Amino acid sequence: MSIRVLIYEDNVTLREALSFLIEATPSFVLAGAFGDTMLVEKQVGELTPDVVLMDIEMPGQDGIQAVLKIRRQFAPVDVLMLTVFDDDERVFQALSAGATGYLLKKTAPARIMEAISEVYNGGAPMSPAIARRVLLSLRQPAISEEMAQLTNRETEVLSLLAGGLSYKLVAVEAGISIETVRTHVKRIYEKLHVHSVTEAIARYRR
Amino acid sequence: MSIRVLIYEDNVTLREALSFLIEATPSFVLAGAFGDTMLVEKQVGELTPDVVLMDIEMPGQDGIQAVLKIRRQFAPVDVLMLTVFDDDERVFQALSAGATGYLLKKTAPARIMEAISEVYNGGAPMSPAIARRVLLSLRQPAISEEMAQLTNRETEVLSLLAGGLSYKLVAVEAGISIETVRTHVKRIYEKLHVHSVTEAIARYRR
DNA sequence: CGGAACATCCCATAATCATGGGAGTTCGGG
DNA sequence: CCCGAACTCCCATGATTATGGGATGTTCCG
Repeated sequence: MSIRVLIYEDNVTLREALSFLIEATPSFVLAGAFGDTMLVEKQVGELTPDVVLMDIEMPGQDGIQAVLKIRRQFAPVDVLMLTVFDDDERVFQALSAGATGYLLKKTAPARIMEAISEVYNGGAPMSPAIARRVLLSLRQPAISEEMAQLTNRETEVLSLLAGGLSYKLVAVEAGISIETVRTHVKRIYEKLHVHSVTEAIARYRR
Repeated sequence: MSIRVLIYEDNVTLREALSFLIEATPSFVLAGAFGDTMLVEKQVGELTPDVVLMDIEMPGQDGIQAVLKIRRQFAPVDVLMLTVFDDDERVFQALSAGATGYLLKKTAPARIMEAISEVYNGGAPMSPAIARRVLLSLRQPAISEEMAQLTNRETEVLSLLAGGLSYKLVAVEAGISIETVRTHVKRIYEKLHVHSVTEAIARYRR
């Protein structure tokens, strides 16, 4: 079964080159190729691509907005970004928006075709630098100084409060009296230098 | 300048094979090789590796804990995980803990050496499936149905409350009366079906 | 025009939370 | 064995929130 590819690229030369490549490769089918993303929702809906090649830098509405739209309406469709710049802030934004990988435009044609297959088969091609960047954003921030001061029980109480529970429910959940909850909360306030649950939670989540 | 590599791998055969490979490669230096992570902090501190190869499955304390310790104390040291299973939940945990990539044990020796270089040079080698998984976790969750019901003002008020502000301060910040804040909060409660600020915030952050 | 949605403000009562003080238990060092 | 840290429980007073009313003005749209 061949992979249906849809192209968004404003540069005519590149668009035609990519189209030609897709058409020349047996396992691919060109679903379409456009120079802007104005009608992206309609086009994706009608042309039913498996993979969309999307230039990040596009006239008018940019590629990132288009990715958001596609992912909102056609979740199973994968989007592969095309860009001239490596390690660009926009690339990261695109990935956050739901792109499944990205390619530099200078990438060798053979590698581009390979990346399309990779995406279709559940992969996520991207450069080493971007991969590292993505991992960085994944890191669980270390427990802050402030939070480290809290005892186990205090942390548990704060966590339950952050979950939206009232003192009463925290007491039930932790298996202690509501008075004890009060006491823990008092200590938490002292240690974090705050004066309300919401303030304490705001600290906790940071 | 050669790359100092430290190995943690409980399987003796594999450990020795890896050690041999490292020593046989000109651009690498073997800083050490151990069968458990009991003294990982001391060892990393003294042996000053550039890259640590860490088996995920380890006797006693597992590799993920070790990664956390290393990243806490020796941030610049990169950790490359070794595992027999692909697309494992633990791999993902390891990456969250701060690992910089991972390799399957069945990976060809040449590729392992390559990955170490890649890590050292700012990359993050990982399998296509894991890369996809990481991207998934990166996605900004679409605004939920519930939150979409809130008007701009209501959302603003909720956001300020989530920041830890009291009604009084929210009023100041939003430039409205405290009575108006009350009214907005009432509407928010009705729409989200909650009965307290903390509950509303818990919904908001999800 | 006449709702409908949004934003603004006020009031009163009940429920919770904030703060300060007091006190008993357990447990692991010094 | 005593101390401190952590956890537990109780009470009282004042501050803040929760909930249910009612009210005015704007904007947008059929």
